[in-house]
Amino acid sequence: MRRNSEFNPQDFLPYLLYQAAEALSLEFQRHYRGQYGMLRTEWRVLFHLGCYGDMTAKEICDRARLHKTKVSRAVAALQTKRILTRRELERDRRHAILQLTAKGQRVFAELSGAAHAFDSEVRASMTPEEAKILHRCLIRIAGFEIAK
Amino acid sequence: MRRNSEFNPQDFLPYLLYQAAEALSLEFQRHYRGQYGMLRTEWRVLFHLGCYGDMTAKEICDRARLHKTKVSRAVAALQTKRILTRRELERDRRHAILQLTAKGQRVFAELSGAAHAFDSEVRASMTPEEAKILHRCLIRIAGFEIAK
DNA sequence: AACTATTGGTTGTAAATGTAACTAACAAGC
DNA sequence: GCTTGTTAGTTACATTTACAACCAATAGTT
Repeated sequence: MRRNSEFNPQDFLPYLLYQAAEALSLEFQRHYRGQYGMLRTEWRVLFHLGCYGDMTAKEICDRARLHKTKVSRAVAALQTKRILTRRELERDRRHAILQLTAKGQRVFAELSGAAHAFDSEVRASMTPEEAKILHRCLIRIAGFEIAK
Repeated sequence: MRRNSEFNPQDFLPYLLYQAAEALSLEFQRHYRGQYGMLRTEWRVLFHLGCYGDMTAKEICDRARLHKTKVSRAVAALQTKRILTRRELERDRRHAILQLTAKGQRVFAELSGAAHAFDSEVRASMTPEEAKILHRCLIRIAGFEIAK
């Protein structure tokens, strides 16, 4: 069979996006995985709690676009790591507010610092104009424009 | 704990990229998953064989940046689906050239058409200038510039 | 109050993935 | 020829994820 030269995987946006996302994720991973033995989902939960403040698991699901089972297990793991605690609400005992412990806050400070540095480094490979357009396009593709 | 307002998950490139990639992947999935019961890795292998022509599993690993075990399993699955066949080389029996069957070529034609349409649709949400810059940035982030 | 529906969250199980160990074929040095 | 090394690919097993079923608490209806 011969090559179909008109179409290139690198021109297919889902594929290209995946490769780019994968490259960055793999690189940043070492910060939370290497240093703290955390999984990506755990880092995300920590990230959201740190950025937005205390909230319930449901809110994390919605904001981070994670399935509730993933969040449930990540929260359990972070709990045993003493990174967060859960406080049940009196008025509705189905909910529990998740909050970072002092340790959790330290870890978040550390990791969000690393994230910031990492982000700057990636952005350094493009002009401010490019960075702005890239951001705009990704926000649109991710479907974030309405939410935020 | 209070909100750390200086840093937003949506401004963290690995996260934003992941969400954008996920959004597109999930949407395009229905074409290969719904229609042909294929997994993403299988679609990728088919995609590469269709675009670049017959090659060995090793070449697919390198081009598609997939681990050899993933490719091995995808090839086995595509074989039982009668989408490709393997032809062992006389001169080195470790290698086997993978080639699409007639059915495989039909499926590829169908899916690459859908991919093309999908891609155009996504690009329609941006100006040609934006699309060009997005593409350039992603290629750079994915580390493709040297390879290609 | 009793009956159903909905919501927040957990648990069980199958499917998929990652990693390491393994096999088979070839290559190189002696 | 025999050992050692390398390469292509598979298999086995542990970890992670996806999906469905489940449970407990609340809300809504009668």
